[in-house]
Amino acid sequence: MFTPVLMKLKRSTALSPRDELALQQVLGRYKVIPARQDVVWDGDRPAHATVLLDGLMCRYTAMPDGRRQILSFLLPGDFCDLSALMEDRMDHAVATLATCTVAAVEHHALEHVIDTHPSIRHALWRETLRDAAIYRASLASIGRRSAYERLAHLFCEIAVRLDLVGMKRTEGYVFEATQNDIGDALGLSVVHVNRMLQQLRDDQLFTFRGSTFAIHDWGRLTEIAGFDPAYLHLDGHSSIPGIAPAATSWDVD
Amino acid sequence: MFTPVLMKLKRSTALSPRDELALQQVLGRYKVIPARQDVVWDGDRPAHATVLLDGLMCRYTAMPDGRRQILSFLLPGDFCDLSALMEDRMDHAVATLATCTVAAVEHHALEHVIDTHPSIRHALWRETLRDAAIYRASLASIGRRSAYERLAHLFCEIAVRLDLVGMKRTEGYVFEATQNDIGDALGLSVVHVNRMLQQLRDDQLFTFRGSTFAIHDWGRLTEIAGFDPAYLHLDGHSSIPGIAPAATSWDVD
DNA sequence: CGGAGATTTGAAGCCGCTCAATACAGGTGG
DNA sequence: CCACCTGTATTGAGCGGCTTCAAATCTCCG
Repeated sequence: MFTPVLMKLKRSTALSPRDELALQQVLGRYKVIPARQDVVWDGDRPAHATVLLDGLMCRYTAMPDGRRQILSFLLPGDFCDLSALMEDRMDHAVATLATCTVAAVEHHALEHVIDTHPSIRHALWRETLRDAAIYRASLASIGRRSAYERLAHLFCEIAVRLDLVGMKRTEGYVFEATQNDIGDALGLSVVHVNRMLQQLRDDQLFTFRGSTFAIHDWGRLTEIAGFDPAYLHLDGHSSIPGIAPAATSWDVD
Repeated sequence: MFTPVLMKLKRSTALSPRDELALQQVLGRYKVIPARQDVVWDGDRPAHATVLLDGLMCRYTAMPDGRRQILSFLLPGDFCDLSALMEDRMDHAVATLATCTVAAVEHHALEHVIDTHPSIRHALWRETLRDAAIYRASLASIGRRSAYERLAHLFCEIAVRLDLVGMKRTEGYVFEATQNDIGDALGLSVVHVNRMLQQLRDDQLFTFRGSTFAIHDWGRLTEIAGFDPAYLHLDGHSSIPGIAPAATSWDVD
């Protein structure tokens, strides 16, 4: 159940069996949350940290007039509100997009683990840094890329991140966001997202349909997207050959 | 010389005199760097951290075809490359926009201070979180706001951040970015930035001219921008009365 | 079978871009 | 001290990417 979290943390930081055990203990129990529901609110002062184990969530900010900006998608293994451990209040909200399984960790428990396990602290700090790197990548995308390119880039990123936690299926990747959600993430209207997705499909780059997508031409897709996975800092321990996440079907374990 | 750094860190975390001393010692010497020069490169593995003491810098990513996205502006007191302490390589570059004064800290020295001074570690972690919060705010701006609103928001943010480190002058704020830079930060063309700046001036909101700006109507500006400074987490110790950084000589009609 | 949400399609319009030229400012050398 | 030069700001005109509005089709599920 907690494998995605461990897989992800261990990629950036070597964890001893003792560290792993401490994490598993503190993660403890998990629960299921229905789709389309807020998990953390803007202005909140959470008393516990939430980790996504399965499903899809997003960080977002809502503007007074109803406009919504999705700041990032959260995949299995991601922390929803790690920042609240250090900062007083949340400055954005987090919501489920699909049915999700999450674990909660009381702040005081997590703080204790952090104080007694330096490598866990290191790993969590790196998590927050990786979040920032993802924001930077989105910023570059929204700021300087066309709608077509933005979509290409988003799907590259999601593919690599899903691979990272072993969530790739032979048929493709599960990504239960609506075209509306994607628009809100990329600063586009639903209508235009729809048209560009069709074009990407026609161009044989990838097909997104019914909350799953399959990539057809990884090389050309990354080129169009200007996708360089360096910002995801995959080079921890294990090896991702060059850029391609697809190519082989590396099964985990 | 190091006051901006201390001012900023102390706002988020209480530092003992011992902590302050340790920081001052490790910051040590400083130097001046001319404008428009790269300080940290994309792909770099810096051996030291750089702190901006005076001037203006930016983080940016350059796309293969020459497009540039400025990810954030760095003001006095900001760290250029704190993330490199934990992560192997930089995934973006940092450059000066104006003549800058910087201090450099060897990584091993900084790591030692971090290990022996928990509150400094805390303060630095919070710094990286604040960076992330600024990215999120930009993301919302670029993704969902009009050019006019984006400019309003940017100048709100810069004003507050400059206030925070005591860099406000009676005539206004020094902000030595060109309209081109601003365009690259907001995902706009120079031409359009120029036109919108004129409109903001005509609307009596603020005037940006010759690398300085003055805000004329803070209330209306924040409203148009949808600016809520919560994401800057100002509520550490000292006081910024409500929202207004200004409240000075500026005539509101 | 009906209904709600998601996707798709069409048409019209605007925000912001590109191209291009002019005005302006600061710094340099003669 | 002025002529020059380079980078920045400004203005105009035309165009296109993406939006908005609106309606039809599709999909899933109770």
